[in-house]
Amino acid sequence: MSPARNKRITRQRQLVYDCVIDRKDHPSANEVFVDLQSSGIGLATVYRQLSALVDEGILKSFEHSGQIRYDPLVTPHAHFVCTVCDKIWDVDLPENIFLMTPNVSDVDVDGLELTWKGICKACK
Amino acid sequence: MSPARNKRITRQRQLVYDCVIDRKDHPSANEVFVDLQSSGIGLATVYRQLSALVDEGILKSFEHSGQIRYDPLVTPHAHFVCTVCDKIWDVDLPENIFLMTPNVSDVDVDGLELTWKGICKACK
DNA sequence: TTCTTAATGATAATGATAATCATTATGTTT
DNA sequence: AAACATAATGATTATCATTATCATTAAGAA
Repeated sequence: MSPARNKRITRQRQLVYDCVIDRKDHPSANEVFVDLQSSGIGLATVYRQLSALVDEGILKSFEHSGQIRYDPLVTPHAHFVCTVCDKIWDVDLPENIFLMTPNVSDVDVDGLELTWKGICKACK
Repeated sequence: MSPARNKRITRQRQLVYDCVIDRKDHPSANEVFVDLQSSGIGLATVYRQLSALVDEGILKSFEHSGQIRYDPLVTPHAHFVCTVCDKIWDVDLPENIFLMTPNVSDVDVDGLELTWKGICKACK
């Protein structure tokens, strides 16, 4: 939560951070904004703080259904998304997946994104 | 390439399909549109045909850098994206990855999306 | 050749995100 | 505690990708 040097801890930064932490469902910027309506925070500030928090490595982000979603879990993990209700779960990465480097010659691999798709318990 | 029943094979459908096949770089709708400028095709038609081809299982699509990219390779595979030049390569899925189902209880898994991130040969 | 209607192209509408800019407020320095 | 420098805010506009609308065109069947 503490920002980079020459950055300030504002009420809004705290609100945005707390909101993403409290929800466990990978909210979009607009969902955070709606949650914080009563605080009077501006939409632009929500967008700015979310991308600042990602730049600082405090949150992670990924694209889903045409929008950026924010994830407080920054350690390596995968996701499961239900193709019916569009909900997202955090799941473990397969054992030893980092040993299975892709077959492209002479590249430096420094991360991966893995998303399982299917139908969740509630939807079937 | 043959469309569903009650659908027609148009010149534009053929142009869009051929363009994605000929390019090997997972083009966006706008990149296809630019390629086909001289044919006089409309941007809306490019979007329509691309999503129709995906619906029919003739192309696959995925999101990258805020846009949808189209892939003529419909068999299961992964991608490697260079975080510097943003180019995308098709790569094999890790051996036996389909046996490594995610730890979510009572779900039906029917697909996955795996993207390796890193720096390509040319960029380093 | 005619006819039905799916597909097209031009354009407007939408939705997510980024940029602008005058104003506010944080953290530091007196 | 008052003053200061400037980072952050909020309102708004702009941008970009995509979708919707609708009059016109053209496949493919009759």
